[in-house]
Amino acid sequence: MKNIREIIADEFKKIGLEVLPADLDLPKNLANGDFSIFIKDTAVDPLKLPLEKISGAETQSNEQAHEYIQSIEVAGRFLNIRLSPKFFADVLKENLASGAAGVGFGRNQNLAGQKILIEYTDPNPFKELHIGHMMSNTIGESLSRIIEWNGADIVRACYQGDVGPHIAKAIWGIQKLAAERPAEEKTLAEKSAFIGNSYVAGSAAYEDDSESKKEIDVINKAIYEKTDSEINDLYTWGRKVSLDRFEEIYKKLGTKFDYYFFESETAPLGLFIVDELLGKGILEKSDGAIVFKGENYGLHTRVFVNSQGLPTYETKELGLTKMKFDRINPDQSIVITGNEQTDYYKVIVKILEFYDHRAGNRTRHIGHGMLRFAEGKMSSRKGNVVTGESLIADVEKRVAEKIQERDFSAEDKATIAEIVAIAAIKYSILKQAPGRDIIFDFEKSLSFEGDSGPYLQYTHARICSILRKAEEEGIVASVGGVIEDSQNAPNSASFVEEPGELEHLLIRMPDVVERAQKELAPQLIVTYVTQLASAFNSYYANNTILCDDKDISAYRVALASAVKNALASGLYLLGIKAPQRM
RNA sequence: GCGCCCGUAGUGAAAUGGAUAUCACAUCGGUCUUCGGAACCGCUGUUGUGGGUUCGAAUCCUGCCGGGCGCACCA
Repeated sequence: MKNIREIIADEFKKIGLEVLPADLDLPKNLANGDFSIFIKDTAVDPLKLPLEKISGAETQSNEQAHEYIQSIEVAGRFLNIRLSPKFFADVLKENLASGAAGVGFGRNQNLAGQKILIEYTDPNPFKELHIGHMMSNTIGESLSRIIEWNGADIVRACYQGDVGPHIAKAIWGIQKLAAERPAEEKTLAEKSAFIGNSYVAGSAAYEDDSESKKEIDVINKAIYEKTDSEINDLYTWGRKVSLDRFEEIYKKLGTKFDYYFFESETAPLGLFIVDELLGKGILEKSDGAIVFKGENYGLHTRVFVNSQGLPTYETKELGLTKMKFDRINPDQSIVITGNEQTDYYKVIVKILEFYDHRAGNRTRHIGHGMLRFAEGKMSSRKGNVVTGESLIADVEKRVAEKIQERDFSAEDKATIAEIVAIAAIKYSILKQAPGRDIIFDFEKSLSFEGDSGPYLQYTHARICSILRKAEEEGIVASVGGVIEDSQNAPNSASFVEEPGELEHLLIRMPDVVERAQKELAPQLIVTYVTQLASAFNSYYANNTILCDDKDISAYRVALASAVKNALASGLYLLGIKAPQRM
């Protein structure tokens, strides 16, 4: 089916009004039609436009009536366009034919042929994955899926700090707390929690006790030089435990990375680049360090190699970028991190423009907000962080309480608790623009009611239940509820029921998917899907879907099925699973 | 001090420069013999503040007030 925006724009062109497909607005209020145009050109009098030539509304015969444009109203300088029953029927048919299990409604091919690399989550081995990483993961995964649905090939990457002072602190802690170390047969969760605690202990000791600080500095050097076999063994063990544990969590969250990058690989490459940039005079020596004087460009000065000759994160970033472009060569490279790194990335992009113009132009940073608690700021060094897994576990517990009376097996209950908990968490992250902070209140932020992930899942499960019953009763979904009215209006059609709010909302999904990609805005999907679910629940309360009239029932089943597909598609784009039962 | 970001009902949020600023929670009231009540219906209540640009501003510019983040050897 041709894009409806282009169809409408073409029709307006025929009557001499230049309209770009993108000029068509989706009115906030459905009462103002399916699309609207504001006539900016004051030389054009909307009342004098021969609109009837498009809609055929005022001609004697309906020969000229457009198959998809029902009517065009003039309201001030707005033109409000209503689409025809045939259009709604065709979109419903398209929806019902969309991908496997109904997931795929709203996809387009706008970015076909493009390869887009997206780096997110980025936790560090030897530290626990905390809520900040979950935010990055949730936003990154959702954006990945949204971009994929606009036709691009997505390459998911995760960058992890497997070298640096934090590891020396953790290893120092592991040695001191050796008595508490879980046996090898214990779970990864227990072992990684132990390593996390060791890091907290080491980090505290580093700040509070000068003797411990010296010991940790020695360990740090030993890690770099690989001179101590005991430390080497602890490093290998701890790195593997952390990475394996992260993998378990990614699986739970629904992310599968294509590439993993490590600081241990990027540092040497970065140093090589620093040398080159130093030779070109882009970087310079200052107080024994190698720096970039960002002030010349309205940016900050950043250190690339410290006065001890060790590479900083900046240098590693240059190495990382080179690896990304050498190995993957993306058309666009997106990095998602916390907002606090926004200025830092401006410096990196500026340097990339000097080093590799292509990489500089194609690299884009997206900052996400912080999760703040009413109680105060969290810090992984102090150990007052909420880890990703403890948050998931707490929410799962609450879901489990809610479903304990249900007639599900223990195994099903556990699965449901997990997917509902993750839905609640992800929804609360994605419902707002990515850059904004979330003031997190455990009781309030993770609602299961209204405006929430579980509300969407519930609506989906409820429709699935209706569809199961429809199947038992032998009711087959049919948009054939649309009767071609060949006698009175050859190009028209009439519904068994007039298209209502649900139909009007359903046809917007492709637009929402497109805009969410252009603006990198998952919250647009959230708002849309919530509105759709709400409209369905309202419809459900007022209409019996499995009713006595065969034609009406068949149509309502088709409509419910289409809503289910749209919900499942929207939830997929948010990285949330859509259960059949819950 | 300099730079960047933010300020929308009691609370948390949404809104491509467009129409009567939307949604949820909370409050108060109602629905409940049919398909799943994690539901539905109704009530109350909002663009920090002063200017400016525009036919039109929550949105763009600007002064002030309030908050967050960043500003050389952490990542």
